[in-house]
Amino acid sequence: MARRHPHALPSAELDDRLRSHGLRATRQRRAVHAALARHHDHPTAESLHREVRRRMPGLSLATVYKALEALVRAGASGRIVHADGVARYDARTDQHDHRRCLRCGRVEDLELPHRPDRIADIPGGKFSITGYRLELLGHCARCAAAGRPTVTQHSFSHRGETR
Amino acid sequence: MARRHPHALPSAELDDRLRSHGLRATRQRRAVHAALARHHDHPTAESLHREVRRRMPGLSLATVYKALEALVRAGASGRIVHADGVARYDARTDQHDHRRCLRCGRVEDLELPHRPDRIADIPGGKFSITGYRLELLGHCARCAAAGRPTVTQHSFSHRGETR
DNA sequence: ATCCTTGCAAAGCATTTGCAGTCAC
DNA sequence: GTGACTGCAAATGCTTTGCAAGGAT
Repeated sequence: MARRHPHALPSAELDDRLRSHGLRATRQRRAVHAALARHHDHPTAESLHREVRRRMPGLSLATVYKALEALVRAGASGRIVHADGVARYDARTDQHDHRRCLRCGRVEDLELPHRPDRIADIPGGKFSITGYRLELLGHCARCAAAGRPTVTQHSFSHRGETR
Repeated sequence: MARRHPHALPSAELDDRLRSHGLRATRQRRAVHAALARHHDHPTAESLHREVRRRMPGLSLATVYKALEALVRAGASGRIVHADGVARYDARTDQHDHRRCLRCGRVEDLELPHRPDRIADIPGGKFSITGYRLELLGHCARCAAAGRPTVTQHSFSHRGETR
């Protein structure tokens, strides 16, 4: 959670993006988006709440949820849901993939060269393909070293996802 | 939900599979697995409960959840979680992909030729890749025809997933 | 006989909602 | 000024859990 994410929507554009979707640019939404843009992993609503509340003490968890919903609707954030049933958010607005460790459950962004042409080649039948989602599964270096057991091996999910 | 799924674990092997995982082969678990194997889509615990209860009236929803957990642990079923936050199950045990309609949210199995070699080529860095999950997004014929609005466009998820 | 599993009801927990006050426009 | 947003608390809904009775090995 260091420097701003290079693929996040620039703060300067956030307000317009919200307004163009009929949503208002509030202090809370800007703060949540800014916090999100500092993460390269995928924080939960609660961890964002903890983080943003340090500088904005009155901020309620419900407002964070509402802010995230607004950001997602405005296309300023994506949403994925992990194996534990908790929604996680992502300030990236470009198409990208993920890699998930089957031991610790951590999901990280992945820089892969995209090949929409390959996707277009896939026989869709009567289904018109507009995009795809790819997630690599495996073990991260930390877990492999620790000999940690595989926990989520038999489980996947997509709850309220946005990409 | 017609004939048995060709990729589901054969009923004859279910008991052994459960036992080899330290789990017991019960009437309820067999019934839940049999119902699951009749589906090519991804039923929820509740819909399986409704279905199985017709022939087994005393069956409780809690037991269906526990049975599904046992099946997943034994590797006799997979679990995915949709955009609505509800877990769905799948009797397929082989690697396969999915296609999700961004309008109605329906997720269907997809028969794609798999290329583990391609996956192996992906630079994993310190991350050892053991598998992947691919989901195509788009619009199904029914929704395209109905002009139904895109609902889940901005959302993805993986809650308690098993594949 | 042991101890896992069932069924019921109660609890858990992430997320949503209702509403009065406040703020963005 | 108007309507959307915030914050609080209560509600919602899926899923899990505790426990006594029943069933698998």
